[in-house]
Amino acid sequence: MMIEIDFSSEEALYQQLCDQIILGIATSRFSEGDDLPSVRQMADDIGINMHTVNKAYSILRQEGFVKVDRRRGAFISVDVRNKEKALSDAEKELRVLLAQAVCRGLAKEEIIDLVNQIYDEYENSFGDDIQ
Amino acid sequence: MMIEIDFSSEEALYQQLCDQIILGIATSRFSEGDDLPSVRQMADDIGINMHTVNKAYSILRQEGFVKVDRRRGAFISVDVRNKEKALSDAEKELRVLLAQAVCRGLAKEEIIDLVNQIYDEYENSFGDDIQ
DNA sequence: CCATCTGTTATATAGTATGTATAACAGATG
DNA sequence: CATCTGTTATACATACTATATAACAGATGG
Repeated sequence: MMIEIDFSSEEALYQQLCDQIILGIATSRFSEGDDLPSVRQMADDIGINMHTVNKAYSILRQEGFVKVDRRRGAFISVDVRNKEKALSDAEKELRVLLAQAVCRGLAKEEIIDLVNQIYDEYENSFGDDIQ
Repeated sequence: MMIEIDFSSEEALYQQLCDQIILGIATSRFSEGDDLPSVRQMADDIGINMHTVNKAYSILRQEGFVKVDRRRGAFISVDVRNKEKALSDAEKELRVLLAQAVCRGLAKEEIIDLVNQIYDEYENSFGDDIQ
């Protein structure tokens, strides 16, 4: 499964878990339809509490990255509808991120290069299984 | 001063204040050398506690956006050294942001356009007073 | 000299968020 | 019916957030 949790990080455990799974989807370590471990199994695997995993799964379900079937458990199912919200969410986050970048003297080209590099990295592995 | 605080937001007040000031610097509503209101004045202006403002100013000082002179108080002074850290910080944040974008079906061009648009918006007003 | 302004620190308190723990429930499976 | 799912309830400890009152050191201007 290869979920990496940093217990010395200031970021909440459930947030780290959400991010790791989303990163896993983008890089196709998880593919559409893949089952996630049960909340109890995942909790055992990474050494945290079941409820912390449950919170992460609930958020991922709410944000459209997984679905839950009572017989199988949680599985990857990405909701690609509502692109407008996705874009406006991205814009709000980008505004703060880019403001810091501008202030710290990063050139637009440096950011564009970074975006291109990361996006290519993701797109080369992602999306073959999404309709 | 025009600091906009959303009291119904889930984001911490001190974090919103930091973001607003950084956004203000990027858009040149604040310029290099400008005095910020004293912690007590700012607290009164936006209706929050002095310590919450003090925490925001301390973080901004630690992250290299303001300096503090005991006789003047806090003023804008952007530290443009350590670009490597700035770039690696931006990369880490971008990786999560772009992973979400990829999963939600946003094309690379849509993100690139957004970055270009925001960056131009910032650069057109920022930086005339930084060495 | 002194009132007044700066940031800063020390405490205290209330409310919320985070993470853990134990337990139980409903639904599906074999 | 035992066993697996997600889910919910409850309780608890800890940390974070925000507020409040107070005080201190340093600088300023009358």
